Amino acid sequence: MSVDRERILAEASDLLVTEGPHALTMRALARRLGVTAPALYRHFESRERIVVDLVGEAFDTFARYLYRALEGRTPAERFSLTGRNYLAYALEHPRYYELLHASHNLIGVEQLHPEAQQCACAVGQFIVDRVREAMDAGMLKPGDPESVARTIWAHSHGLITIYLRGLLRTDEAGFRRLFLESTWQLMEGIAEPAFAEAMRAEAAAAAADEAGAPPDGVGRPLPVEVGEAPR
Amino acid sequence: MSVDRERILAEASDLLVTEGPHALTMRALARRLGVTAPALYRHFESRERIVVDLVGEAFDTFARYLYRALEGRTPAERFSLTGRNYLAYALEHPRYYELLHASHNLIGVEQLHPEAQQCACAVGQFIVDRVREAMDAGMLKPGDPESVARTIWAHSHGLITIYLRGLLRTDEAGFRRLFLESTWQLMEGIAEPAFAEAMRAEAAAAAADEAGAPPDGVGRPLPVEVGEAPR
DNA sequence: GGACATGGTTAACACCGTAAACTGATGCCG
DNA sequence: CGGCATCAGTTTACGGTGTTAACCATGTCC
Repeated sequence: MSVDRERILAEASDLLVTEGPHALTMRALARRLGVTAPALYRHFESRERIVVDLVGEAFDTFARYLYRALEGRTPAERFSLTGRNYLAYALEHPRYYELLHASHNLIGVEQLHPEAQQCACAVGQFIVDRVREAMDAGMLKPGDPESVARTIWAHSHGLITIYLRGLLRTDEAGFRRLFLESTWQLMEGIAEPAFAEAMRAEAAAAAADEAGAPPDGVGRPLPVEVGEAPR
Repeated sequence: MSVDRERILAEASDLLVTEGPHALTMRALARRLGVTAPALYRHFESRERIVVDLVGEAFDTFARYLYRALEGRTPAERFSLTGRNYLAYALEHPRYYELLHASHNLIGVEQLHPEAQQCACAVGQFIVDRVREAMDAGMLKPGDPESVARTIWAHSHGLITIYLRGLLRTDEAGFRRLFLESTWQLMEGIAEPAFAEAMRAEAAAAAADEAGAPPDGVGRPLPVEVGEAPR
């Protein structure tokens, strides 16, 4: 019954998701592992370090969600899948999504940790790449890919955080519709008219058979790889 | 040297802004007031209550920022001022802006407090009203005002939080430019072409004389009305 | 066998929010 | 005026937090 980093992180992850951030205390964590609190300091220098590593895992999973978009065969498909998978991650792992963006508040740390910051940059780069690709394919209006990617990212992120804060009085299904609708409004401005029209149709179709099978290519939920995942 | 609610909130506000949320402890707060911690419970039932009231003040100031937009003489002006003042608040009171959206994390409370939630709704309604007005004036494309307002709100909010997290490698001046540019991209989709063109010109002008006087009508920074403000 | 690293223990420190009991002043009422 | 409640502060204390120090058992290598 060794208590390695892996198992600690797994239990911490579970604690975080099931009981919330404030329940993630060293003593509670140790109790779950059948050990006393100071033992944890053999594996992690501090509680903050645990949270930071958790954030790292959350970012990795996030990245895996996005990377699945590369299974799309056309730039348009990959672009669209990126958006879908972004939303999928946020809705399937809301606590982690919040953790990604609130970590410094939760820990009392001023800045996002450098490695998390770097990971965020990688995610940002991925979106930029999909935007550039879509521009080159004539699907988005020409422009600065970084700037357009930022706009898209900000819009999606903003909408999601507002929803997760409970400020949108709607359930998840309603939010998915709303998200699509809002994204379409944005696309109207940055996409070429032909594609914007296609998106509008797609959105309408999705709204129609919302109770049907999930849109293909989105894939099944991925677990947060932190111990209890396939070993 | 009475220690009324007003003074407590004022000192708590200062502590929050200067030292960060984690520094806002009952003992530290009491020390600043030349008093011991339990004395604070004569005026506030709990620390959480203090934070909630602080959030309330932050929301009030936020609302005052937005309401200044009503000084605009045309719907277009009021619409534009709303966006500017939103940004002004976020940049002049970043800690409060974060507090507005992170309060439940900071306190370990699951949901935003009802009154704060209601205040958030009022702010939302204000934006919806400006959007409706702009639509009626033929400045925005016709559509559902609530939906369009949400899109605008999400975009602004997302961009700002990303910036405040330090994920955009730029300073404040750079961010202001970037914010305008991004907003313009969004407007391209939801505004009527004539107005989008006007905004583009405005953005270009603003970028040109960025070191000049602030655009008229935005007004001077407002203090957070919490004690040290004019009594 | 002895040195040494490893991973756990217990005890303790300083801090946290908060409750209970007590103290001193202040004002009101018979 | 005496008595008494009320208010605003105190001291003390409890159970919680992250973290450290000192100690102890185990296994591994020279």
